[in-house]
Amino acid sequence: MELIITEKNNAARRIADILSEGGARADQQAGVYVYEWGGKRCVGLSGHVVGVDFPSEYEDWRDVEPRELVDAPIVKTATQEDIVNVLQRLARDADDVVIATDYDREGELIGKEAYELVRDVNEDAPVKRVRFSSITENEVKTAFAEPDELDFELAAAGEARQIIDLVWGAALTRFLSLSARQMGEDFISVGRVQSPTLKLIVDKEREIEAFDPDDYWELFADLAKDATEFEAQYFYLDEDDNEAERVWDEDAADEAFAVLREAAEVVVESVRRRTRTDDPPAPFNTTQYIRAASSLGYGAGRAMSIAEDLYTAGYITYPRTDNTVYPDDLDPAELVGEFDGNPHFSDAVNLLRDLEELEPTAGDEETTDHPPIHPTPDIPARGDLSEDEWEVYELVVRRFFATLAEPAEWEHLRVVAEVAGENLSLKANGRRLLEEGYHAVYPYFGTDENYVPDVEEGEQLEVVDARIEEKQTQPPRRYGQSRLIETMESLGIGTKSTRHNTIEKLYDRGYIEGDPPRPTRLAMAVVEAAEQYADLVVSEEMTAELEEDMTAIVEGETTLDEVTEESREMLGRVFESLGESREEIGDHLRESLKADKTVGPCPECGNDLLIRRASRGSYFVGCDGYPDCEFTLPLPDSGEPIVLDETCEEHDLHEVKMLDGRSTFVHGCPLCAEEDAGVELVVGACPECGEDEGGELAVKRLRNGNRLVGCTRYPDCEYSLSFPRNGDVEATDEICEEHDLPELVIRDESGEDWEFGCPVCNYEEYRASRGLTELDGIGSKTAEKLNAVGVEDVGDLRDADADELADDVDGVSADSLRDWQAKAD
DNA sequence: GCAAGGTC
Repeated sequence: MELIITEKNNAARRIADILSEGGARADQQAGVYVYEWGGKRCVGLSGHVVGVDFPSEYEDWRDVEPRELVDAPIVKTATQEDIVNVLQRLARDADDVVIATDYDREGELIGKEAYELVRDVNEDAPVKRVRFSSITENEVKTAFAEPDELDFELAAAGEARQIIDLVWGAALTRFLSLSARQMGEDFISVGRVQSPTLKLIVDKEREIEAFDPDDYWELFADLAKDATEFEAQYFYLDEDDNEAERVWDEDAADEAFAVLREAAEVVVESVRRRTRTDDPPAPFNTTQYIRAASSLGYGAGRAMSIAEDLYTAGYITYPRTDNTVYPDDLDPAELVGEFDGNPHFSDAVNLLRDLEELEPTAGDEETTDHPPIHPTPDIPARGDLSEDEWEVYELVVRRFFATLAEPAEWEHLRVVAEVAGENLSLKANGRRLLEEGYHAVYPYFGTDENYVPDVEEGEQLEVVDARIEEKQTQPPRRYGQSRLIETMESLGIGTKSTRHNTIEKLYDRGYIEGDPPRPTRLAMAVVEAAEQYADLVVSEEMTAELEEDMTAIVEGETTLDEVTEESREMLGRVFESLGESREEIGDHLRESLKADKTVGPCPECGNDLLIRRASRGSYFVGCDGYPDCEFTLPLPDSGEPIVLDETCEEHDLHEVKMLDGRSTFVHGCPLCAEEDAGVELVVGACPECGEDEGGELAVKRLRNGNRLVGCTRYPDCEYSLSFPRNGDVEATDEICEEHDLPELVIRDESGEDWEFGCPVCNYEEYRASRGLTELDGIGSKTAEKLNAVGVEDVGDLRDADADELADDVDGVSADSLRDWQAKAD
């Protein structure tokens, strides 16, 4: 029995199909597909099925000094146990084994991992390696006809990367997290790829912060030939004889404008016509695909997830590839022919069919991993895909068509004119599309024309209008996600499969916010700490040096052990300098974490107002002086708040923005938002200040759309109750005896009435009925124990005697019960 | 609770 091992199930199925001429039978073992035919079995892994880690005695962050990780042993453990088990069961019966993982470095390592799992249970069976760049009949059959050997050096290079990434990443991550006492889900991470990526963003922010704008002026004129007008711009030659449009001196600008405004006519000095060829784009690799999808409005993660779905459904080729050159096996004419008669692409197919030959473009990057992304002959119907999927599918199809289409041709027309007798020149640049070329099948690039009429040298043109515009130089632009991914690729950091995940990781860690991403104070502090003590880990040099070492391993010039040992020594030296500064680094990180959450001074007590998280997951603004100061302000129910740089002049508080996907909006100064509340209905006297100050209780609509019942004397009186967001409110004649307030009715959109009752009673009932697990600090296990002794909701907990209850419930102290009771109040 | 790299 021969066992064939591939990197993923999809590849296993297709290879089995090719080698068996369609005769393979699929069978599932423990959820793992195995394909079997004529004495052969084929199984797909799921990428790496084993991973490197530290032995379990290094697990506890508090027990182990981070520097101990530098020289800690490394173990390999199964991360996909089902697959490992099935693989080893099959390997026992195998007479020979063929490794058919992807044709790149990581594929070689995955292949070697499979080899070791096989050897654990079968010492004798010969193990071969086959390599192919695309799963086509021709390539696969050729590869299997002449199998090769595993490249252990290449796999060792990959292992060196794994070990160095783990040791540096884990040791430094633990060090920073412990120094700032940020444990649990809020740990502070660093790594060879994420940290240089973060530094790109931080460096750009530093440039923006340091940017000092300059004023300049630009002059424009509308010129007319006969009845047609076009715009021309003033220019001059600077001291280096370069053409310049920006005038940096106001007097000089005014002087030029005075001349231009008085001029009735200009004389054409020169006319230059040029045609320019606009070549069709190269085939899609992952990065260029992400870039194109981003111009359609898809973020990098979303673009990859859609591509993954289209790939899994069989409509496009593998979406993770570096390659921009189609393989020889691809017959473009045949693939175009598959789209013949398809109503969505008939324009493009007809156009391509008229060409004499279909010679595809090729990009600079030619690799062995996978073909560039292109459609397969399996074409979906419009109804098979969602809106988004279809938009992306069409992009991939049209990109494929574009790589086969003709170049476009533009005519550029440049006209220079002068004001007679004055040293003042104007220029106009026109462009006109002569040949549409590939744009006809690929409408994603702009083809805007700029019309400038035919004029001749010496011709006089009327000056219809003259304008001067005052402008300022702009700070550099932030990286958008796709430009960040392109930059990472050009610096060699991350891989085609991971770059978009790395960006998501930076969001998850609280390092960046918004789109385009902006760094938080925490991110600034992490990068600063790393720059000072572990410069290598925030530099793209770490990857560059690692790549050199890996190449040396492949060439046999050095070994895995030498490379990892040297790297450990280097990290050891980093820890020597870190040791003394632990407190200082921790303080700086903690200050920055707090700065990210600080809204401004509390109007009650002057302490900082902070963004805080309520026990139910929503956010609010609360005072750092709590519990001495209980001042709070509400925030909208949904989304993640971020503190903006802009402050409110009246209250000196930062504005807050709520990030909630497409419904992201600026909430503004939280105190203004509260004061701007519109009164929908006055209910009665405020229970808190009504008697003394005459405050009234009202249903108020806040600027963020939420509603509450609060005192009209706010902010002098802060009495407030939560209230449903939707529905018209009316007061009834029924009066609550306890609170002397009318019972309310809420009418929702469907016209249904909801007898809400007295707002105070309703709120108290609601508070009491909340589940125990909704209180911060009560887990489901503890809640179960409390339920068992009759404490079922927050109200029960509030009314209980903490000491008695502590005696009744195992493992819960009276102190923590009192904490929870305070929260319940 | 750690990295980066596969894959889903």
